[in-house]
Amino acid sequence: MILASWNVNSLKVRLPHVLDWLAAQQPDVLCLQELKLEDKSFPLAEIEAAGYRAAFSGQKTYNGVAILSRSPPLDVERGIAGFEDAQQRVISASIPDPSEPASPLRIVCAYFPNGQSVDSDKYQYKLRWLSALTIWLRGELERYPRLVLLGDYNIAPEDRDVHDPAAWKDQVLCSEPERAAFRDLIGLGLHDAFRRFEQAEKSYSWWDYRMMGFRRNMGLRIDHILLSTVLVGRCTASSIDKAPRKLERPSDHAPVVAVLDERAG
DNA sequence: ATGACGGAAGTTTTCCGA
Repeated sequence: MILASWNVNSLKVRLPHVLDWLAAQQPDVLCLQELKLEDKSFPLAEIEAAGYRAAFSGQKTYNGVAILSRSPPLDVERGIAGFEDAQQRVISASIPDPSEPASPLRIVCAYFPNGQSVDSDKYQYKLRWLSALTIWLRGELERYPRLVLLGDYNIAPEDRDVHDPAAWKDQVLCSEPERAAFRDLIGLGLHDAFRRFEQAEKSYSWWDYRMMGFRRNMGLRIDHILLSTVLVGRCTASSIDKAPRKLERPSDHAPVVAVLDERAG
């Protein structure tokens, strides 16, 4: 099974990229963030014509998340239970797992707050949001042990995930409280798929549009796929696909991918 | 020190992202 996540920075603009990528990569699940459109504008017909079903939670201008999958997303839930939030940042759904017909995968697609800067109100909201997410996920992992958390975390977990750690030290996306929150997620029994495998140095999933950030590889690894303990042993590969970042009018993020062996284990 | 680039709203300039 191929599971993937991609912050598309406007699904309206990036729909051709998404359709091309689905056709080329044939993922079983693709989580999208930053749709930047209302549900009434979601391009459901085009996505279904490509052979995918979708669950989505959007809003005007900002945020918005979706789960695309070959089989219909089941038991769809929106948001973080117990955390009131007008911003559409989380959607969850169950997807059949060929290895365990009685026990589907629980897919959680999340667009973590950016935080803007460590001295802003948005940063405080980010920390509150992270705390609520972690508390909620502890319960979700009990309900759904076969859980995958995919999305734009807006956190670079370690210095090796940052092109210039000195410049980013203590800045938003890299600050110690954010990294501690990421470690708290790991502490729930989640595992970073990408770091299960040997990777090239300076592997990133986002590059600034400005100053030729991509060509100079001035990036951050902030998009992640975390697998619960019962799933991680089946993960056979994880990668970042930089190809869509090279197209005309790209998103500033690249898709991240994890492959799960379909045998039980 | 600031802005760069890109998207959206919506009218010309602002907010936001990371």
